[in-house]
Amino acid sequence: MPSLSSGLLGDLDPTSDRAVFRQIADQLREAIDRGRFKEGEKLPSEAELVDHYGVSRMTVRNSFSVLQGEGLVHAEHGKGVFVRPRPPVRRLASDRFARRHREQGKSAFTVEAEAAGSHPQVDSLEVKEEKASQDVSARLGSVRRVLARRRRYLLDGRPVEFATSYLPLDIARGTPIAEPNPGPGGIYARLEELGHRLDHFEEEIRARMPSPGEVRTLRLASGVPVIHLIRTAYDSEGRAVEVCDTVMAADAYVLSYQLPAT
Amino acid sequence: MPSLSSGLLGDLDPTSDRAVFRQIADQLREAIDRGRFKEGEKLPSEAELVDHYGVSRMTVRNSFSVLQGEGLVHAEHGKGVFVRPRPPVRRLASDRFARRHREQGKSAFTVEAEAAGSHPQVDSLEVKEEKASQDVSARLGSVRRVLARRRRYLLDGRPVEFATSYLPLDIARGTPIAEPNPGPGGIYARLEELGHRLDHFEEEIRARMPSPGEVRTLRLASGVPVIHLIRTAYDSEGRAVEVCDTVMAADAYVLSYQLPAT
DNA sequence: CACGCTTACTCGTATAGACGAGTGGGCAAG
DNA sequence: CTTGCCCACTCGTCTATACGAGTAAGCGTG
Repeated sequence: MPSLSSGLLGDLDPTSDRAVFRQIADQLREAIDRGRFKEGEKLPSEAELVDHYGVSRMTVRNSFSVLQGEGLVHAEHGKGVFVRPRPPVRRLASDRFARRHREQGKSAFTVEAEAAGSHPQVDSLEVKEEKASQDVSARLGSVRRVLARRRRYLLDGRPVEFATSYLPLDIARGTPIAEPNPGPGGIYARLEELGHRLDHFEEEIRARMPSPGEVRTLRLASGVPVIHLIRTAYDSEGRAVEVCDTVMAADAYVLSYQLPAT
Repeated sequence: MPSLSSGLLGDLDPTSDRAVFRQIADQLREAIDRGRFKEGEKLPSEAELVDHYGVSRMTVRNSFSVLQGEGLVHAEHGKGVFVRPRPPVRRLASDRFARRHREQGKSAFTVEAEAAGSHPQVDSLEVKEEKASQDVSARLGSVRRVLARRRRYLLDGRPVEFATSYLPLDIARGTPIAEPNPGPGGIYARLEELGHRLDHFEEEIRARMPSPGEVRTLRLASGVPVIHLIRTAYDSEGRAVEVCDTVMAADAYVLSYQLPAT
């Protein structure tokens, strides 16, 4: 095994007032940034770093936890600590709901993912009527109950997005929208067939750390935030006809918007 | 001092295979969610929790570090651990660069913040020519050097955003754009005066954990991600005339976009 | 009254040790 | 050769202890 003294990592500065575990984290971070440890590569084990720096194990673990919080590394029980690989990113363009993209039988997610050479998958579909949350009710214009469509999207087996659509019952009940599979073009195509010509969307974007439940459903590594997107669809009469609440693994997405300068 | 046995926190389940520090974190998280501990309020001290649960201090600290990673609490040396208050949020609407908002003498940031009753502030302004990064060069169409305008925005004394604008030298050099204060309406007004009629913007949005440098300049609490926004401005001839790279404290922003359904 | 010191309480850093549990390779038995 | 066990190595959890350093309030001194 190659010794750590081979130069990858330096020494501690005992005169520095920077905490030892921070100095170690700094050195590891720099080594990662410089590409000395590449994506997916294993870092030195805790024991090796204990030997190299002459500190206690908890100190080394403390360093790792700093880097984990930054989303730089992740630990695997029984294997080691690894540089977190940057997954393929899904680009969401602002024209992704344009009518011209609504022709095919497959969902936008599926089409786009296959074009990018990934294996898409949709699961945990749940469609049911329920009480509207205060926020959803406000966005939809004071409706009491709604149809909720929940689904999770996976890319190459990895969950990347969890979304729930809420629709007023007077629009959705008894229509294909209330079916698990709403048919080609998705619920937006069905809405237009039902006479609700879509006029525009409004999207609100936040970023935050995930709740424990979100960590579970999206199988998030520590140090990965989520993008929380809330889209409201309005028809040509100005009525809100759908609210879609989406939580995305932030490391899997880039959102892209085109804005007029007028 | 009120005893912790007053019911705020429960007991541990020794039969559970959930780690003790996770159980403690769960109980604290639930108490926070239920509002038993309010925003800004102090949680029980480490010593109190040690007594209450009968565990060692490191175990309690481990619980706190979980909650810190979730952005729920923050520790203050010598004082205690507090529920992290949700700061006032700045809303960025997609029409914020419309020409009609470009009339006044003050910057959009200043106008908007004062309207919201906050005290805005802009500092660390740096304007200089420099070598374009590979990414900026690609976005601007293979320029070698650029004018960089760096500034930091504060709201009520708290840094919330750090932005750098990059402009091709052939456009910006020797113009008011190269001055620390470009004048009323900002650099977009100057660009239009110089004959570059703005046509549209493209914005790319990512979310991630901050680098150590970003933690410093934005004075970020741990567990707060950043929103990374890269805007490219195009003139009516289709030329990219500015790239603006912005890093925002995610807990201080909601981005809002209006999309046509066409 | 005002100032400065002491003191108690807070979290921060670090050590040393123990046991548990997941992983994977090697080796021995069948 | 295959199967299954063992073992070495990995990280996960927890304890107990020690000292440092920031904070705030009280108390005594001038």
